[in-house]
Amino acid sequence: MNDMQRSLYLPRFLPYRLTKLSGMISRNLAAKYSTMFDLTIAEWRIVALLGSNPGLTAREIAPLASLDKVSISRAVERLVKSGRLEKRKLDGDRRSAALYLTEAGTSTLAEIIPLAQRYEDQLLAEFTPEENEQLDHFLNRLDAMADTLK
Amino acid sequence: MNDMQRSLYLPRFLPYRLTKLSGMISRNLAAKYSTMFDLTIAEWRIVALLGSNPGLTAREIAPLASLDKVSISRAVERLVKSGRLEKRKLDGDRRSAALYLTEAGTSTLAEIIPLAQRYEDQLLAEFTPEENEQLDHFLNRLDAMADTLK
DNA sequence: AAAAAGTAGTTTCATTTGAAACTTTAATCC
DNA sequence: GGATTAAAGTTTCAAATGAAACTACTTTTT
Repeated sequence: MNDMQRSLYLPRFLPYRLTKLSGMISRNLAAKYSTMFDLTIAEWRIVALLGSNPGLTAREIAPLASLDKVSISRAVERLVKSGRLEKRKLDGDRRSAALYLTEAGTSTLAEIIPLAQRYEDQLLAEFTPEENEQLDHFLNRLDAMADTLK
Repeated sequence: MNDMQRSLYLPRFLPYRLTKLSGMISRNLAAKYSTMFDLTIAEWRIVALLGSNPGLTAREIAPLASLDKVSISRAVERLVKSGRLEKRKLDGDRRSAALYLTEAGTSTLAEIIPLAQRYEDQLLAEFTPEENEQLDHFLNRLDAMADTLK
């Protein structure tokens, strides 16, 4: 007889678990970034990226930060207003601007990195180096697979 | 000399990776549920829960589905309107209602479960049973740790 | 047993989000 | 080289979200 599955146990359903986990983590971090630095997650990602890749344009940031261009436009606007980012229109293409952290932006980043790092370390505190590597590997594979599945 | 970290590599930052991964997966599933059944993720979760736990109230659903009461209220309203859910006010407490799938709701669930299961199977297609178990274990630990961290 | 405090679920309202339209500039076509 | 198509970012608008206020009830207190 055909053993059709008649129910699905939500707490073990991978998409649910991942959404719940990433939601908890994001809320934690968003609260930290917001209260301590008045930064959104999108802004934090952009600042982090520009820290190691100064001069990126909005278009280049999009895939690296997994943000759409509307979010980037708004985050950049806020970062410029708060004095942490500078737009330089010297790309050879006057539609886009190269983005750079200001002094203030650089110092914000320098303050956040240890906090972000510490949070990640706490999450992984009970993982051995081997487990950590295993997790890393699993996430890469899931990412690639999710990317494949339409 | 104090070796402060001056940059953070976003693609390897666990919170970013989890958000990205769960975002991809949720968008995939949301698109499926929405086009095939006109269901949101919240509605799907509620239907899935009621499939195995008929008679839950909104309050009881909240922690099980990781949904807030506003989302539940709205999802339940839509599910009742679409004829998939029934509210029975016989709790002894006239503020709350026990929720039950209708015939239509049950049959929707029966249609979705194989799709959801198949999607999960595809995500994990290249994981051996041992790896699958390892992943499961990792997610549980991360979940517990994230719960701990404020 | 009336008043006060608490709970379940809904509604309101202000904010966030993202798709689509738009503006400006650049590249390609004839 | 003028016309067409495309690209980078911005703005607009409508829908999704969620905190706070609200309604209807229930429990606790005195």
